[in-house]
Amino acid sequence: MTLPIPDSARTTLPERTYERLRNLIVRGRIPSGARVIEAEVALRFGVSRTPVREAFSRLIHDHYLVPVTSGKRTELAVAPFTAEDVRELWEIIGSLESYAASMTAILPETRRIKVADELRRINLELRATAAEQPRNADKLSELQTGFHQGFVLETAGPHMRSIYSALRPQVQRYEWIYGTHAQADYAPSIAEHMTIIAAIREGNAEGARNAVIRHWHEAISRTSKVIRPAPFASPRIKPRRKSLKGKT
Amino acid sequence: MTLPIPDSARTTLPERTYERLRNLIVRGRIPSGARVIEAEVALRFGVSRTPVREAFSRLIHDHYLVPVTSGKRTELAVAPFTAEDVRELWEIIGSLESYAASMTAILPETRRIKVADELRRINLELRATAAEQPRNADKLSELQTGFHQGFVLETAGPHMRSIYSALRPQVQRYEWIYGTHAQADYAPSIAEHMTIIAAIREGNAEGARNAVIRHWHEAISRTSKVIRPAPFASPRIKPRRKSLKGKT
DNA sequence: CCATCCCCCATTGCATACAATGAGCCACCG
DNA sequence: CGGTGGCTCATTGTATGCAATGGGGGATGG
Repeated sequence: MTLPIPDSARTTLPERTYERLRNLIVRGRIPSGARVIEAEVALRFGVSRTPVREAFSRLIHDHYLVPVTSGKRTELAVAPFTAEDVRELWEIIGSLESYAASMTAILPETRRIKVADELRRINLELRATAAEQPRNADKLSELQTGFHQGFVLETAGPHMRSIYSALRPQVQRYEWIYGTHAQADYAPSIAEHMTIIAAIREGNAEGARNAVIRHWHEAISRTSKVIRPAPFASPRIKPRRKSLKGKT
Repeated sequence: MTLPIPDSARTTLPERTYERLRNLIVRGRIPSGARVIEAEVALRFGVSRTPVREAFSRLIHDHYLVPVTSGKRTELAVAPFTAEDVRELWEIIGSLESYAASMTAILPETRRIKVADELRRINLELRATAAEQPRNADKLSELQTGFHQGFVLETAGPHMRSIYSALRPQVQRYEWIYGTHAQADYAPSIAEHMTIIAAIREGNAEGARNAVIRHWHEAISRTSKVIRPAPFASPRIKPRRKSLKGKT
């Protein structure tokens, strides 16, 4: 059952499976609330259940999947969108990013400028993409992730990297859904980005920290507005027979 | 091969395996640098390789185990102690805890007082335990963890909980090794704890935040001092035949 | 026509089997 | 006596097998 591709990557199969699945979830290809079944994914991805199981375990740990049934057997479903999640995630990522931003702002000037230029480029592309109709939610959420990674990963060590890269796509998932809403407005966010860029360029650590904190606080209210009040409050996940549908 | 204990827990086997292994690592029972082998652990724990493998995957993700061999086969060893790790981990946990402390400090008064009393109790027990000779590194590191969890988990949501509970034992591991050093001094740490307690009791959010940040910054230099300059810099992990030894 | 109960099977949890790989070791050669 | 090549086995990566469980649908009775 191995793919005819002789050596698809240097990364391990569970790792790739995790990322493929996470991508499908983040980009809404497997919708919030959908049940997810080991054997089904294994079949679709052309691997055995073993690596899928390992991927599931990480997805649960990172809160992309949630156990659903009350019984002792744990059925799995894609995590719902909730306003509490937004509040908590945004606060956590705000704490981490504000620290990272202040560290980036005290880098030597040449590097700071380079980072600032790159951030500016991404921010302009974000502005252009936000103006397109119809909106490209995939691209928008990726650019936003790119912007934030742009200054976080700059000074991150291994621990920060792994925490951040588990957390950031979770945020991206909300950004994706935000992008699918007609009333989504990107102007305030883009303006806040510019403040962050300016502080980093000037080497103003305290300013960068505060700009990032403010950005995330503003984002909480913007994002919460587009979360359905009672999100996917199906008291019970229905579909026993169907769940996955999209493509890779 | 299942243990005679009929129903050892409601948690899954991989989960329990993860925690057992993590405990052995945190408490130095499997020493830094030791190789760790699936089949061996499976045998010792009386389970198959499958749950062990899943546990390993999480331990790698959380940086308790590190891949060692350069080849494509990934051999695993217990992560070494390094000064860079201390710096990074302490900064991250400082960011998260300082936020948590400020949240705890704005709880309603009755709850704040309850938390403060509990923290005070733990801190006093810590002082007593630090005075014992010989020092009980297990108990010391557990009390320290208890103190910090005492205010973090008080206001933590699910995301904070899972990040924190993956991170905190990593710190505890360093605290354990700190406790085994003769020159370890707990007085400054205990004093800093008192400052934190006072701020929480008074409902002083900004004070709590700052006290926690200061505490972690002080802790960086204290802890770094007892890390061997070049920790376990064996250029290559030797033992091919032996690795685990301790007991559960 | 609707409620109830029971059986079947979808699905999970864990164990085992099998294939691939590369590290150490030994024999052989210079 | 030291280097080198190949063999072997320890160990990992992936697949498959097997038992347990409990949800849902259909048969049965009201």
